[in-house]
Amino acid sequence: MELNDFLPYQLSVLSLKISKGIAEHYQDQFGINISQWRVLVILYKNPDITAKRIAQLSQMDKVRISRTLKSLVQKKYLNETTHPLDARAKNYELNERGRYLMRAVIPDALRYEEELLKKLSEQERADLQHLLTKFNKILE
Amino acid sequence: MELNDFLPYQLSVLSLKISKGIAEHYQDQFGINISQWRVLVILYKNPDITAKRIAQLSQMDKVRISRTLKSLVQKKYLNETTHPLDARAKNYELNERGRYLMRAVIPDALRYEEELLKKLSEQERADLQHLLTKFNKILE
DNA sequence: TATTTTTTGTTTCAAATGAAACTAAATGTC
DNA sequence: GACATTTAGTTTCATTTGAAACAAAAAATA
Repeated sequence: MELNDFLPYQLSVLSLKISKGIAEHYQDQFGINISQWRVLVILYKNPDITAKRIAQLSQMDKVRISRTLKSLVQKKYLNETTHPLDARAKNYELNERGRYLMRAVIPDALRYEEELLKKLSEQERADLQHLLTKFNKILE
Repeated sequence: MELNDFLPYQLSVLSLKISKGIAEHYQDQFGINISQWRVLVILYKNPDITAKRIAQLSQMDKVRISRTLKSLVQKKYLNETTHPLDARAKNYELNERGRYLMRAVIPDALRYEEELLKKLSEQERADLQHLLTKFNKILE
């Protein structure tokens, strides 16, 4: 058995390589880590949502989300308001500073992705998307 | 921008899902974690090698390898001998207990992989392998 | 040969992680 | 309404992680 051929291993190495590249880049350019980046994107698309909803959308651990939100509030990228119908929960949304950050980060992220994808043919890109969708189905 | 469509994100989620499944399984069935499993496979294919060589083959961090080897020696799966030509290094190899473990684990790993792959068509499997190879080339 | 530089591997330390316990509020049940 | 259960989010704690500093040996250079 070759470890190098073992699918889970290959995927792990690939994903780590790509994530590491992004992580360093975002840390350097914008001072945000992967967790913060993920939560920011979700808030960009979903204004005024709770930590619970972010957990559903991101599949991240709730402890991690709690801490990430706290850090983003401290960095003054988010407004935090108590949920009108549930006193346990808080609503979060990007403030002007947060939106400003995202207007800088998103094109950068898309460029990074494009940089990766442009090295694939049209056919390969289609295959990749098909496989990712299929795996998501397979793994529930 | 949809986070869900973002390639690095998709890959990360997929890889974590698959790795988590394996990790739990190996921990339960054999009491070994992912790091230990990777090092064991490498030693299975490459008897009598040093930590440095394992680092090259696995792409894992050297601190992690150092600790993993220590734990595997403690669990009595490996023989550790001082390198004949380099007093800084040690050679590692599976001992009988280690080989016995691997004879149990490897079929199990292959079954897990097969379980995943059999849900793909012949074409999809080929596409997957092609893409993984291609990505490896792209990312050096 | 002596001295500097590089290499191999380990240890230290601080940060990240997540399971489990917890608080507080909402919901369900009687 | 009173009590039990569930839910949202936080804190605690023990573990994992890897960067940086380190020790010891090998290799390079003088």
